[in-house]
Amino acid sequence: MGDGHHGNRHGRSEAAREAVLEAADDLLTERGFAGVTVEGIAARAGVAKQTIYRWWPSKVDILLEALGSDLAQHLTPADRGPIAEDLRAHLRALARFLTRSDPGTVLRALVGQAQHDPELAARLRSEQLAPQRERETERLLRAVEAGELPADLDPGSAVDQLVGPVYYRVLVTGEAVLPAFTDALVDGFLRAHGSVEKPS
Amino acid sequence: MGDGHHGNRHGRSEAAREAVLEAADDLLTERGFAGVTVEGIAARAGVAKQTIYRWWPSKVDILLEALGSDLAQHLTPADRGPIAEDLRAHLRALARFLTRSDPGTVLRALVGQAQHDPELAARLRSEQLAPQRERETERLLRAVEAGELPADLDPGSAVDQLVGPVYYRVLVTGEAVLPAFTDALVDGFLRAHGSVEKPS
Amino acid sequence: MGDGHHGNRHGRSEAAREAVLEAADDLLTERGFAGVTVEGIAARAGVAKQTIYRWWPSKVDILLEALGSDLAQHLTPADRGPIAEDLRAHLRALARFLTRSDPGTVLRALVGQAQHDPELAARLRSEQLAPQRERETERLLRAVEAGELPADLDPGSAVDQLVGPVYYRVLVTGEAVLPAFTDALVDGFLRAHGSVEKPS
Amino acid sequence: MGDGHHGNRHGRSEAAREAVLEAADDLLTERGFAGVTVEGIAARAGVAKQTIYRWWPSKVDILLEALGSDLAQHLTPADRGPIAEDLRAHLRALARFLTRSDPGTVLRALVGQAQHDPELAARLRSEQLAPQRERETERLLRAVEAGELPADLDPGSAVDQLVGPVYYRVLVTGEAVLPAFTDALVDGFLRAHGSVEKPS
DNA sequence: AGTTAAGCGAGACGGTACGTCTTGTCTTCAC
DNA sequence: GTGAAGACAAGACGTACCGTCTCGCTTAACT
Repeated sequence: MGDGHHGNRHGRSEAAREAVLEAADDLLTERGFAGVTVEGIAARAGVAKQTIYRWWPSKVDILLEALGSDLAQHLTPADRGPIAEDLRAHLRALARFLTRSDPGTVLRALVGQAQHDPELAARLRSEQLAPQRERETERLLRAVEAGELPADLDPGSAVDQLVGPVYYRVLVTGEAVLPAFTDALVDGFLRAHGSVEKPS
Repeated sequence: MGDGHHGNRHGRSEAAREAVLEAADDLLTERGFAGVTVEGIAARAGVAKQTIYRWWPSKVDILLEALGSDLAQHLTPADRGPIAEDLRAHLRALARFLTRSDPGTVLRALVGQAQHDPELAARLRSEQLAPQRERETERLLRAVEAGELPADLDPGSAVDQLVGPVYYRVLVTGEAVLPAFTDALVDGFLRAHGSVEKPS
Repeated sequence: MGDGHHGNRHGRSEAAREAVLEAADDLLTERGFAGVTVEGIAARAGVAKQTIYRWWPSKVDILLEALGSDLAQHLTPADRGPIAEDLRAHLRALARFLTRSDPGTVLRALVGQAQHDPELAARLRSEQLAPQRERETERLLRAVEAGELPADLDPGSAVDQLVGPVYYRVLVTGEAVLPAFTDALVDGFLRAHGSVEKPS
Repeated sequence: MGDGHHGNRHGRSEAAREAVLEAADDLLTERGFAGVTVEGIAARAGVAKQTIYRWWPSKVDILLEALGSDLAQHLTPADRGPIAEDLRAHLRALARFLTRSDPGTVLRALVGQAQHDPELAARLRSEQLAPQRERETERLLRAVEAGELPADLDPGSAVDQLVGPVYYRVLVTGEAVLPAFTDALVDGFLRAHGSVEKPS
């Protein structure tokens, strides 16, 4: 905070808000989810606990807000070339995002916590995962319109077949998700759905 | 406990062990992961906290032990008919296990917690998930031997393509996992790998 | 607590402080020293354990504070008549205080615990016993000034000779301390120091 | 224990008994009363807890037994010279015993604990303090018979007047108990009771 | 000589209290 | 009227001892 004001009648402090979000993010990457406590965030952000409780119902809401629009920024599928290439690029980006980026760490932690917390699960899905899924089905629908994929394709199932194995490896098996793996996923998907494109 | 002994040279009390595992399981399904406390387990199991700490390093270890061999019991893929039918049955069983069974609830909670706890992740994978994966790759390899699947199949990737979307729906999107979905997964998989069997 | 505030910038809650002291006192008289536990005090006072640990290093500090100024209130020697009468009254009051009053019970418990705890012993002496001794020597010095006692009297030893046997009976032998006994103590003391007053 | 037997039908092991008493004594002098735990005694004595509980109801019983006949050995008043000299020697010995000897430490701890434990108080008095008092009154009675003290002397009160101030200093004020103090006690006592001996 | 039974070391057991930690609420004061 | 400070009630944490118990070994006394 530093030179920031200490309370005023202008409404909430943007400086405090950002300090909290950053502190939460830092604590998560440095000490893991258990190290993210409201007390710790307040201390690191130089903010009173009450300020946190005033604006966020719980610490997961802070992380949700910290996640922000990172998914849209990092994971909007390209629409630049043939569907095969765009999908390969998207799955590679997804794998990289989930395993190596800071917001990916936040997302993994939230998905993990969502297994214990149905309310968080609902918010996470409606605010972050559903829009992301929308971006992905949209790209597939455009490929259908372009005649690259069959007209009777179920885009929901299709997305699951593509991203599901990536999430599975990240969340469950912990195995590395290499380009060879994601590329093979795309190839298998296209082969199964009789793509006119030849897989590499 | 009742007639059970209260400590002796034989080592640990089997009655206490079972009471703890059952109490942990009950608390998880009744109150969720946050409701599983060592204090609560001890109280419900009629066991001293020290007895719990003597044998389990943490509460997740209790859940891990409570999971026991449930995966092997519920999720060993059948080898009774053509690979298509066995896979369809297996994915249906997996979906049912994850979404509706008590041990499935435990597994989901542990996978969730594993996102915050690398040590638990490692144990969960080596003790439960790797053997399960082994059972699944084995079934695929037998299909390869039987000529039902191509000889150059990568069984690891194949398993990911099959079960990955199921876990994804359960853990991430929360969408229902109906037989139609899992059957379609199997069909797509077989189509992609040029199975000689005709999908239904 | 009831309508009391729950923490604020003024510092500690006076209501909590008093509830703790009273609970400790009650527990001591009802269940004895072993029945005085931080847990029990907290429960009875309707106070969080942390609040107790914030302000008192240990349970004996609570009792020490509960003792407060009871000694000064109950055991300040009168200066109303001849030294013989004042001393007789004082020793009778001391015996009554030690054996039959609530703060006397607290003092006995603390003196007992002080045998196991040098730090408590030091605090008990400096905060309670030394001032009490001061009050007693002062009365003797006034008697010296009044010519009732010899000028070369060692007031420290004199106090020990008077109150020592009373404490001894209370703490060690457990024998009753009747007025006849304390009166005889005063008589012996005055006779030994050649008082001009005639003992009764 | 070493070469000691491990149970037989001769009855209890003397080696175990002595090891327990010594361990208790050591722990008391080394770590204070709070450091005397049944667990700790068992560990240091190389003895099973059950062996302790078989023979002693509680840890204070161990200390009581450890005290043994130390009082009789150290604190039997001499009967060698004039009462004045014997009393002076006795009070000096008492002061030394209480403040500087190991059994004195045990006695102080027990008297302290007796303030919290009426049952211990009763046993301590009947087994140790009453006999000791008996030894002291006896010496006074012999002085009465020898004409050194008046025939109407109340020996109980007299003992209290002599030893009370010593215990008081040791247990309550913690002040040093020097020979000058105890000698003055004897002198005052003899002067008050019209001794034919001239005080020094 | 084999059996019996008591005392033993060992240590797990159900408990209680410890002192610490974090949560989410509340109150006050500075700005 | 926000925000920093921080006390509060609540309650779980993991530890230390308590006193009880069961066990298998050792050993003398009694078949």
